Amino acid sequence: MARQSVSPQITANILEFVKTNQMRAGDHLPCQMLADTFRVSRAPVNTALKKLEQMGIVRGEPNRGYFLKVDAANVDTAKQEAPPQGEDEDPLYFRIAEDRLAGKLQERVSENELIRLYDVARTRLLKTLHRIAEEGWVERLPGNGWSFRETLTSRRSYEEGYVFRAVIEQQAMLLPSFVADEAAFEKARAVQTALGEGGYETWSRAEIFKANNDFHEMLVACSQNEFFLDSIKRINRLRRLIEYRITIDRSRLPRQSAEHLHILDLLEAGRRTEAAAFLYTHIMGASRIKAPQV
Amino acid sequence: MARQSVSPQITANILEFVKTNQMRAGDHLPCQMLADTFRVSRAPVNTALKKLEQMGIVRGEPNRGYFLKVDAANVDTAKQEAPPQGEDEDPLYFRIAEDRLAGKLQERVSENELIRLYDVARTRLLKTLHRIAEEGWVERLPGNGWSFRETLTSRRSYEEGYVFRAVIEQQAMLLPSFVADEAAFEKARAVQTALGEGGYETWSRAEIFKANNDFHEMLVACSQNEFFLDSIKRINRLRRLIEYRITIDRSRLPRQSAEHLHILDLLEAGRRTEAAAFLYTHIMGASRIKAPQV
DNA sequence: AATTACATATTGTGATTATAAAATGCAATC
DNA sequence: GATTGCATTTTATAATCACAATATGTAATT
Repeated sequence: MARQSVSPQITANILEFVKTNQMRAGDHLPCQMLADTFRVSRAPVNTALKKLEQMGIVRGEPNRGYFLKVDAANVDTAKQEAPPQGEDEDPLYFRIAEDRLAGKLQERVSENELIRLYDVARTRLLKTLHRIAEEGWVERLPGNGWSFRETLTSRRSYEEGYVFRAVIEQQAMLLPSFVADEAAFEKARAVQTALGEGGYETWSRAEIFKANNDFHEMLVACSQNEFFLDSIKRINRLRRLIEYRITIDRSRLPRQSAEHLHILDLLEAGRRTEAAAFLYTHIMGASRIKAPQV
Repeated sequence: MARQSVSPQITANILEFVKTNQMRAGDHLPCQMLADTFRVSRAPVNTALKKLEQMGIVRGEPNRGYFLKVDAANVDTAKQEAPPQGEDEDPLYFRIAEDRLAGKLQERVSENELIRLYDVARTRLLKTLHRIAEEGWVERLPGNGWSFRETLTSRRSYEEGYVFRAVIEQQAMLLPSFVADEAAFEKARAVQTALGEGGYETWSRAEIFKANNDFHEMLVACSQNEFFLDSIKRINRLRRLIEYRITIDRSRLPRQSAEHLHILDLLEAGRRTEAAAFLYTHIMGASRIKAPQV
């Protein structure tokens, strides 16, 4: 009966924000600034901050707002006080994904069927279905019902995806409009170094996946062409679905992050063509290694 | 109060189907076949056929079904009996597009606002908004409301689109998986020849636009990679919005179709690399000519 | 054997209402 | 002058229901 709230999402956003900005204990968290950052009003931000106060991560002072209670670096452990928050936002999305990949959902399904199966309101179901449609693995039929596409679930489609990424990312780097973003490079360097120097053993699967995606999307963003960036973001959202089901071969990660750092080296040395060629090989290499496990 | 029906859409589909298959007077139109083609049940197909019977395009015989009454080539004139059918399917979509491009809609809008403005049911509004979201020029905000993006409406974004198309189409043609589809080439040849030999003066703007898009999408389809094809289809859907507002320079069309035919020539002669290079120039050339008019 | 015609079952839309969530204006506080 | 705290307005979701559109099973026809 209650409307789904965005504030849990905002809570997670704040934690991520605090971490990526490496904030320290005592730092102020202005409400309006957070609201603008996450494109919502102050209301849900306040709800989120109250929750974080209960979690012991921030401290609220009357008429002065909220302040960080611990350094961003230590937030991770503090977060574990609220464990069932789990991996992700929309449980329905993952239930549908699971059931589809497990073959429990036929290719064609009707909305009423899904409403009965998952016992959710139609509005919620449609919201999730539309999200999935935007990701491209389901589509509304002209009459009644929806139809799942085999995107990324078939071995062939999976490999096509790698070819697409390799081509797009390489070409993005070769565009005349490509400009290296020094600040972003610096951050990426820090993340990839941390990953290569031990993070590959301790980070969660989601964190590893995110670090990898962030790196590649950062590179494409340098092309200054939103169509290239959008297409990479779209396929990455899709990839998440499949990659989550694959057991990570963590022993491969140090090499991966080393290659990422190598790309940055080449770019900073002005050897863009080489960097682009190496990037292509880097992506296609990952395809060859992972594909058999699908 | 009445639910929106797909049968008008099916009516148009049948007309298009009959034309592209160059059917002749007296040919049978099996109901189930049409239903499968358009991915609906027999019910809306029957509704559409009844409408076409009233329009005098098909003839129904008891227990035998429906038969074409005129050759496909002459259908166009017959169709004019039902004139207000107009250009397109979803009026709401075009009203929103118009108002947005005319600056009548702010960047951020709420659903209720739009419901009041256009006086439609929420369900219908959301359907259209989600369609637009899939095309990429609006997105749902985390809290309330929707936000328009400047995709393709800004001059810069418009040019980025051309770069994206040129790169994707060229690279698609260079993929190892690329296989020329002889049958499709033949059809494309017929269309482009007709366009170049006079069609450029008489065809409607929508027909010209469709012929052009079909050609390029056909080429990308030969790459056998659905990600390349999807990304081109997506950007083309977007392009339609803008190109409709530009006055076509019909004098340029003969050259355009000549270039299309040249690409087919090169491919059939096995000179793929040349064809890909020419394709790239072909697309970027169109950008240079059209862009100033935006 | 394929196709139609018709009867029946199922689906999704539009309309309405109650309510939780989000947006916003403004005085109080730092 | 920026930010908070709170009161008020506005928004979107969930839950229902009636009904037209769509889907489908089956006997009749070719």
